[in-house]
This record gives sequence, C-alpha cells and structure tokens, in this order.
Amino acid sequence: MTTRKTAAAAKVSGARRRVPPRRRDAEATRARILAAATREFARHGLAGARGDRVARAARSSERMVYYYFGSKERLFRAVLEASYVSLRQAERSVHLDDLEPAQALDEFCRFVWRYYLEHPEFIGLVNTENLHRATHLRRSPQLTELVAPVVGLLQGLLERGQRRGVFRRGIDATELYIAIAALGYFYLSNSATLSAVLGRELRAPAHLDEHWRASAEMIKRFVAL
Amino acid sequence: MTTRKTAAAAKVSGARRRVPPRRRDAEATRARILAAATREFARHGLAGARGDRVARAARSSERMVYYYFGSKERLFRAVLEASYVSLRQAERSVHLDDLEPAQALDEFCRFVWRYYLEHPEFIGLVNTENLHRATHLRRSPQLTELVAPVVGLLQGLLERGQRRGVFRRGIDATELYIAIAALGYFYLSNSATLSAVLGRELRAPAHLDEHWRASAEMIKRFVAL
Amino acid sequence: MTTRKTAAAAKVSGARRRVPPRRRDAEATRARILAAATREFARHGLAGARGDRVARAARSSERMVYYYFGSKERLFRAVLEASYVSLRQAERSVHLDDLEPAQALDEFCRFVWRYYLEHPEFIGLVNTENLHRATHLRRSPQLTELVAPVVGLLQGLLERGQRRGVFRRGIDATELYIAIAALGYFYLSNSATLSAVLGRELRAPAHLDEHWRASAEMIKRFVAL
Amino acid sequence: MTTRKTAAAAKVSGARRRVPPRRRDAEATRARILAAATREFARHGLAGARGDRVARAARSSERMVYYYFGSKERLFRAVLEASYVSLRQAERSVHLDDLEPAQALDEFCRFVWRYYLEHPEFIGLVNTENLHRATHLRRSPQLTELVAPVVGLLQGLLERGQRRGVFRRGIDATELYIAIAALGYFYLSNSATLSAVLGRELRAPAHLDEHWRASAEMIKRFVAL
DNA sequence: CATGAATGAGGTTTCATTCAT
DNA sequence: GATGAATGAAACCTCATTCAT
Repeated sequence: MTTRKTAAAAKVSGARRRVPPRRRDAEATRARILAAATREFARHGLAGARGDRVARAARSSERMVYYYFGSKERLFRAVLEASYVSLRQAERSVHLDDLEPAQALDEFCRFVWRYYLEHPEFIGLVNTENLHRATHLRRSPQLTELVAPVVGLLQGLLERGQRRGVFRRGIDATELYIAIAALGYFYLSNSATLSAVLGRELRAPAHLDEHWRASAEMIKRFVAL
Repeated sequence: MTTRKTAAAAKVSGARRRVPPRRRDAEATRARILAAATREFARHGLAGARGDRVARAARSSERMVYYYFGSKERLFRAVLEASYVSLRQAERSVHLDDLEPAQALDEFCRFVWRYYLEHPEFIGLVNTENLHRATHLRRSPQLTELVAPVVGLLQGLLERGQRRGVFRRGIDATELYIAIAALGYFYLSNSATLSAVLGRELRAPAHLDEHWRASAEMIKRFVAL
Repeated sequence: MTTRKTAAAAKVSGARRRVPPRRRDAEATRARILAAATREFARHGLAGARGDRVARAARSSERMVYYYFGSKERLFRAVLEASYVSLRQAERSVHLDDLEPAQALDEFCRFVWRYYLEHPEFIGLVNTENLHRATHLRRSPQLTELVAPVVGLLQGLLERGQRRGVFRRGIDATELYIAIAALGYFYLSNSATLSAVLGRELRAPAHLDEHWRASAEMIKRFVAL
Repeated sequence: MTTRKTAAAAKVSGARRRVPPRRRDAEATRARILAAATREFARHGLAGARGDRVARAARSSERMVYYYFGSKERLFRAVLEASYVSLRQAERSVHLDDLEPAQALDEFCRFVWRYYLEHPEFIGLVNTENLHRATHLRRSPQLTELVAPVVGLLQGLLERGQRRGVFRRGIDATELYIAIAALGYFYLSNSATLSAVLGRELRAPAHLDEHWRASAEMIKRFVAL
C-alpha cells in the first residue's frame, strides 16, 4: 500500500539539479494539487481521501500538500471554495434577459442540468460537505462569495413572466431553484443506487435525455398559469 | 473490562435482576450493534465511521462487532441491507387502491416525504453508498429483496388515473418515482449546504412545510391533463 | 549488503561505542531494522515474529519498519533476500582452484559447515521459508541473484578430480552439494530435538567436532574411486 | 440426544463406573482434533496455526479443542508426542536381525527415507519444535517414551558387521544415525527452497529416486572397510 | 523554497481463551 | 458433557502530520 518504500531509492537518482524556484512552478504545483484534491475528495469523501493519492495524482509529494495547504481540512476547504467559485462563475455566464421568460427558464434548467452532468466532482464535494453539515462552508471567510446570486436571477425572471402573463403568481423563487436543482442533482448523485434498485441504467444516454425532458416539462408546468 | 456498567447501577438500586443488556442475548446484542452502526455510518460515512464509537453506542465491545459482522465493510453492508428492507416494509404498508387517483398520488408523495424526513439515517447511508458507486448494494445476495416494487404501484396508479381521465398519458412511472424522490431527498440531504448558500434555514418547520406543498403541487401538475 | 555477519562485523569494527542512532540516516536506520528483523524472523518464524520486538531491537519504531518495508511479509522477503545474497557473497570468496581436488572438496565442506555454524539465523530463515513452501523466494524479483552458482563450482571440481583419477565418475554435482549441505544443516537445525531424543548434547564442542570429521569422511569416501 | 439417557440409566443402575455416553464419540472427536491439529501445526508452525482451522478440519468446534486439550501449547505437545510415539512404533516394526549386515543397513536407510517421505507432517512438526528449541519435547512427561531406541539397534548392527568383517571399526552409531536421517530429512524438509535455488524440481519422482540411491551409496561407503 | 526522514496516535482486525448456561 | 456467547490483549498497519536540513 505504501509508496514510501521508494523513499530511499530516490536518493540514488541524486543528480536532480537544484530546481530553480520559478514562481510559475509554485503556482502550477499548487494548482495541480488543488485539482487532484478536488477529484480525490469528490471520489472518496473527506475521511476517505488519501494524502498520498493526492500527491501522486498531482505529480508532487505529500509534503508539498502540507506546504501549500497546511492540513487536510484546509485543503478540503480550499477545494470546496474553489468549486463553488467555479459554479458562480459559470452562473454569471448565463444570460437570460434577452429571451422570452418561458424560454429563459428552460435555458436555465438546461444550464443547471448540464453543469451537474459535466461536473460530477461538484456533486461529490457537496454531498461530502452535507455529511459534515456544511461546517467548512460556514467557516469559510469567502462565504459571501459562495452564496448563490442565482435566486435573484430567477426571481427577476419570474416577475418578468408574471408581468407578461405567462407564469402564474405565488411561486417562491428559492423553491423554484431548489426544485430545478433537485431534479438534476438527485438523478445524477443517486444514479448508482437507483440503477441497482430500479433495474434501469440511469446513466445510459437515452435515459439521461428522457430525464432531462421530464424535468424540463415538470418545471414548465409548475410555473404555468 | 466490561463495558456494561449496569452492574454498578444494579448494585446501587439494589435491584435483584438487571434489565437492559441481557448478558447472553445474541439477537439483542446484534440488533444493538446494527442500530448503532446505522447511525454511525449515516453520520460519518464508511471511511469516517469508527468502530469504537459503534461499540460504545451499542453498549457492547469492538470485539463483538467483529464477532457478529466480521469486518467494517460487512457491517456496512448489513446496515445498508437492513435499511432498504425497512424502506420496502414501509412501502408495503402504503395502500393506495381505495383512493381516488389524484388523492392516491398525493398520499404517495406524502409517504415518501415523511419517510425521508423521519429517516435521516437512510439518506446518509444512501449517499455513502452512492459515493461507493453502489458496490455494496450490487454485491448483496439480498439485492432482489431490496429492489423497489414501488414503481409497479405507481404504474398501476397512473393507468388507473389515465383510464379515469384525470392523468395525462405518456408519463413514465420510473421517472415519476424519481421526481417524487428527488424533490424530497435533495431538499433534506442538501439542507445544510443549501441553507448556507441560499441564506434560508431550510430545516425550519415553515420552510419544510412550504417545500412539501410546492413539491406536491409540482407532481400534481406534472400528471395533470 | 552488510547484513551478513552482523554480530561479528559489529564487534570487529571496534566497540562502535554507544552509537546514538543518528537521527537522520536513512541507510543506517534501514540497515538496523533489517538486521533486527533477520534475528527476529530466524528466532520466531514469520508468524511468530513481532513487529514491536523488531522495532525495539533496531532502536527504531514500529512505524519506521513500515516506512521502509511496507509490510511484515515484505520485510521478511527483504530479510530472506539479503540472507541469500550474503551467502552467495561468502561462496564467491571460496577459491578452490589452487588446491588439489581432494583437498579442495574438503575445504568446500569446511566452508559450508562453518557457514551454517556461524550463521544460525540463516538456518532459521530457510526453515521458515520452507514452511511457506518458498513462496517468498519464488516471488522475489531478485531470484536469479539468489540462485546457487556453487553447483557449477562443484561440477568443475568433480571433473578436475575425475581427470586426475582421484574421484570416481558418475557423481551428480547437485546431489553432492545437497549431501554436503544436508550433513551440516540438519545437524545444526535439528540439534535441539536430536539432543533431547538421542540423549547427547550435540552442541558440545567435542560433538560438533566429531560430526564435522564424520561428515568430511563421508563425503571423501563418497567421491573416492 | 439419546445418548444422555444411557448416562442417566447407568447412574441409576448403580453406576459402577462413570461411563460417558458413548466413549467412542468422545474418543473419536478427540482423535479427529488431534489429527487436524497435526496437519495444522505441521503446515503453519506453532505461531501460525489457527484454532478455528483445526476445529473446522476436525468437524468440531473451537470450544471442543479447548475442552479436550486446554490450550494451544498443550495441544501442540500432544501432537508432538503422538508423532514421536508413531515414529517409535514404526521403528519397532523394523526387523534387521535376519538380514546380512550390509543389507540390513540398507534396509534401515530405506525405512528412514520412506518414513520421512510418507510423513511430511512429522518433518513440519520437528522443524517447529526445533524453532522452539525443543522446549515442548523436554517438558514432556513422556519424554523417555519418545527417546530413540534406534541407535541401539544400529549399534548392534555395526558390531555384527564389524565381527563379520564387512564394516570398518571406529564408527559412532549416533553419528551414523544422524547421517542417515540428515540425508533424507534435509532433502525433503528443504525441497522447496532448494528447488527454487538449484533450479531442479527435487520432488520429481526421478530426482527423489536418484537421491535415495546416492544416499544409500553414501552410507554404504561410509561403513565399508 | 523544497524535501527526505521521521512519528504519535489511533485505526481495523485477529488471537487465544473464558464465561455461563 | 457440551456449546454459543463473549472478551482482553495485542497484533498489524495507516493516517495525518512534523522535524530538520
């Protein structure tokens, strides 16, 4: 199990000329570690994540992980923060103002679904953070940056649709957001157990597509008059 | 060293017979361990679960855990199986045949929501099992017992509603089941991170209730003509 | 590899006065662990060996044993390999070409006997490895290095003697080697039980000497015309 | 169990002796355990032997092992004693007096070789006991029964041969016995490591036979004039 | 800045054995 | 007499982390 066996062997290859401390390298190393840790935490959770796997995947050393991030938990927090920041960035790129309300909502649903589909590590990390009752998220000094401004977007969209008479009134934007997220997130997060228990391969393209259509239909009907 | 300090308690109270952990009751010991392990795995995941905590919570010893379950992983599998069996048992108690289709569907949604609400450990276990890509579930010899027969129930319900002209056609029962599950499960499973990020205390009774109503409405509209 | 003659070598190199285990000398630490493990496995076998005893004897920690060797079994393999390598090295120091065939053979027998006598740990390790049906030896990537080239030496010796008309023909070099080894190895390996059962203290110098003489005589007569 | 009735009946009927139900069963169980333990200790050594494997192989329970033998060490002693007793019994069946001295010696060698060949467990047990420096053998109250009377046999044979002028004088019977044993025992005990290291499959019938012939020849030449 | 060496603490698991009926 | 339940102690091994250059 231990890779450390090679510890002594490394000495042999001693030439390894004095690495010039190029700051680029430092940034790059840090980034590689963060990326590797993201995958590791997403795949194995916080307790199941292994420092040596992170180090190996980052083509660095365990020592460097501590050098840059201090502790496992701080590394996890960094990973989590970076993941939420990425999500917020992606959300910022969604522009719904130019579209018809109904179409804009459909677009938004599509964006959420796509994001989850293309970022399985996000789902893994968020599940892990929920296992820990969001302690890392709440302790994060960056918390405000991680807060979803997207509900405001939806709120605006709802109002626009209501004014135009295409959406009904009395819909809570937060609830709408949760519903959109739930339909996509749950399907993908739980695809393994659901596939086993429902006897249907949920990850098969056809079923992914079917689910997307059903979800979009559900949201559309939810806001309809 | 006996973990059972009840001996002392008995002395103090002068009681003739000691009651709770009957020293030689295999079934009871096993059950206590399983119950304790269920909570431990649900709270901390597979990797994060600790054998000594399970032992203490079960008023038994770590040794006994291995006596009855052999390994941490086998214990987890036993816990998972028992949890799914419990769910199936609960599902069997739901009788929808005597109700109007619309009301029956509402009843079913309520059952699912209640089950998740009252069995947070089930959500924790299922999330953990998904982290492990359902390996334990798939390896379980009892797998067939764990399979959801509930989709069949929904299928019947849908057909009944369609015949009566209260449900629209073209709805996939599996998709309907997933949607119902998703709306409840995601809300509760992710309440910690969502609360932090949306700035709303999702576990507050008022919001729980609001979510239930919104979910029921969504399902109702989904099947409506 | 310096494991060979550890005890002797340490003595010779002059009272190594209170070596404060140099805190950061990887090679030295590794070597101390290997030496300690050699004694431990030789004395107690693989299953009977204890990690903490190895650590203590090596003035190191159990943790370090795993740091350098990964597992008990890998440690055993390292020990076994080092022991065979030491034997091969010693064999390489035997030069028989300058001697008369009969005398050379006698010299070789003496070497073998002496080696077993002075390396009781080798006998212990080899017995343990035989208990395990040579699984570690066969799995060793170094296996070829461990293979005895000594049979070739004997083969040459036999041919030389035959040409000179002092050894008879039809003697298999491998069988000759086994016989020489058997007479020494068995006596020393089994001295404890044999002493108990034959009522003779086989380890007494007089008897050791007597056995050496009888063995040499037997080999001499075996190859004689 | 109906056997219990017999016990009760016996008591009632005046109970001459404490007759355990059917002595056969108790005896048989004990014997099965002893046989299973013999294999287990021979295969895995004392430290490596596992109580549950013994129990399973004996189609009994671990509890019964303790019931009959008290402890692992006592079980080992019982196994060792029984094995030596068996050897002595076998030795008693060898009759050499009617044969020519040279032929008798050959016969004896054959017996020893055969015994080792057909009783691999004996070799395993004796090696284990040597690892433990014969502590169990020496502590055995039966020790005298285990002592080899076979040296006396050889001594007589040597004298007979010497009187007839077919064996040389000055041969120590104990040394002769050890040599005979060594040649067979070592070959079989070390066949695994030797095969790996010599590159010859020592257990192949042809090589077994070759070894037997070489050994017999060696002994014959050793005693020859 | 970077890294090989080191480690305390604690994790899971196994072992031989005893308890209590 | 026989057996299922139970267990203390310690085994092997891993983990996250720090030391010392």
